[in-house]
Amino acid sequence: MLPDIADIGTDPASTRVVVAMSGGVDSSVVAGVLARAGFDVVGVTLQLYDQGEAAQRKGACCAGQDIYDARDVADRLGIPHYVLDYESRFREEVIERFAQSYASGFTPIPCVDCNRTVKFRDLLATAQDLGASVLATGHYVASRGLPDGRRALFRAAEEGRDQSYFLYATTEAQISRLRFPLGSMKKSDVRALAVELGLPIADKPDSQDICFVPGGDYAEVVERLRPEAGEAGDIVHLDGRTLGRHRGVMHYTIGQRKGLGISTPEPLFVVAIDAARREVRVGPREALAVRTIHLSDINWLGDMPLARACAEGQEVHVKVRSTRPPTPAHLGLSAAGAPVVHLLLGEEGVAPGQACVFYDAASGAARLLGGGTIQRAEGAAGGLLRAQVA
RNA sequence: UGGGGCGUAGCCAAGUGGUAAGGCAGGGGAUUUUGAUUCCCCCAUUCCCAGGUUCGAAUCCUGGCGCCCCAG
Repeated sequence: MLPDIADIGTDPASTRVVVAMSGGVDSSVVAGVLARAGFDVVGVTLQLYDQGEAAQRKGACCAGQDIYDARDVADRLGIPHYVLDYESRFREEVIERFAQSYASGFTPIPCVDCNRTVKFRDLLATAQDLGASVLATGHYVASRGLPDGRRALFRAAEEGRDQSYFLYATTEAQISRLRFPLGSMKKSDVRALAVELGLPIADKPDSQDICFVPGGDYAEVVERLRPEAGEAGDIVHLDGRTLGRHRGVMHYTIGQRKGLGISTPEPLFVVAIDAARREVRVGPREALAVRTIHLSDINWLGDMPLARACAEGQEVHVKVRSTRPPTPAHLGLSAAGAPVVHLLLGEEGVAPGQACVFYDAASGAARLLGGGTIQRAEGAAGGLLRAQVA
């Protein structure tokens, strides 16, 4: 399968495309194939955080060595390359929010915040300033035109690599000016292309973990910004017993089993986090079951208006985490008239702060219909937790 | 200091003469562009201590020590 670049422009030579280059294999290949096809490619790399800390680390992006890698690739391709200092806005929009979220007992997804602000708002605007018609990235997601002329995003061909979950907050206006050439490709083919293009980073490891947390110790970052998130508190069972102490709410998320340090006949899972009381509540696995999810900050990409989709109970398939297949659900309205998602089969480990992402199908190249930030989740009968407390 | 019970890993616990189950906790790895989950591996040369019986003892015997309960 080849990169999907057919709909970027009919006259490559006069079509300027900005490619967001992280220094990794994927975005490098995007730049490479576009340059080879004759487009007027401008490579841009964002410097997002202190490069000192992450300079030598494999698998990070957007700092230190990765910036040099991006520059090497651009040189190799013979395209202009700019490094933009986005450190301060990344700190405000992504890192600060990340810490604030944990301090509030939520579990943030920094990648979503980064995409919706730094990348697809700010960088996209910069791309326009540079005279580019579109911004291309190495994300594994498919972008295609709809019959009515709009564009929409679809899950990537290689399901295991699909990144649509992290892109749910991308607006229709942004989508119209974004291109994701790798959505139909397999990673192995991308790497082969990297070799074919003679790119120096062809065998660079995939990135993982949070990019601005080099050692994987995100708690250290949170505690530096929000010391209260690291204050110890009680671990309380749903039945009311206080079972132990925890090291700060930032160390926990809903559904977490490890790290509680409490020995009981059956494993315990974190079922709630009360940041105001510094309390981590735990219970049996059954207490993790969720049927209804309340969302905020919904980005809706469906065809009919969101209000109507909710009123009509539109059927969707949703992902509550990036690594699980979409599960059947339908939209609805809460008693207060706010949008909610009703899961047909239920899910476990649904943490406030995480994303609930909508699709129009369970598998295949399902279309992304948007999503929202999880604010609250209710159990099967809505009264499951209460019953176990009593 | 009469009677009864118990002492096995950090916690719980099986094992009553044949060479130390299991769960929880903990550690390591795999998976993962968030946090988790999940999966795999590791985790008592030794059964409160000291003697004894036996080819062989966590298991039987004797004596200590320590806990618990009931009676005083």
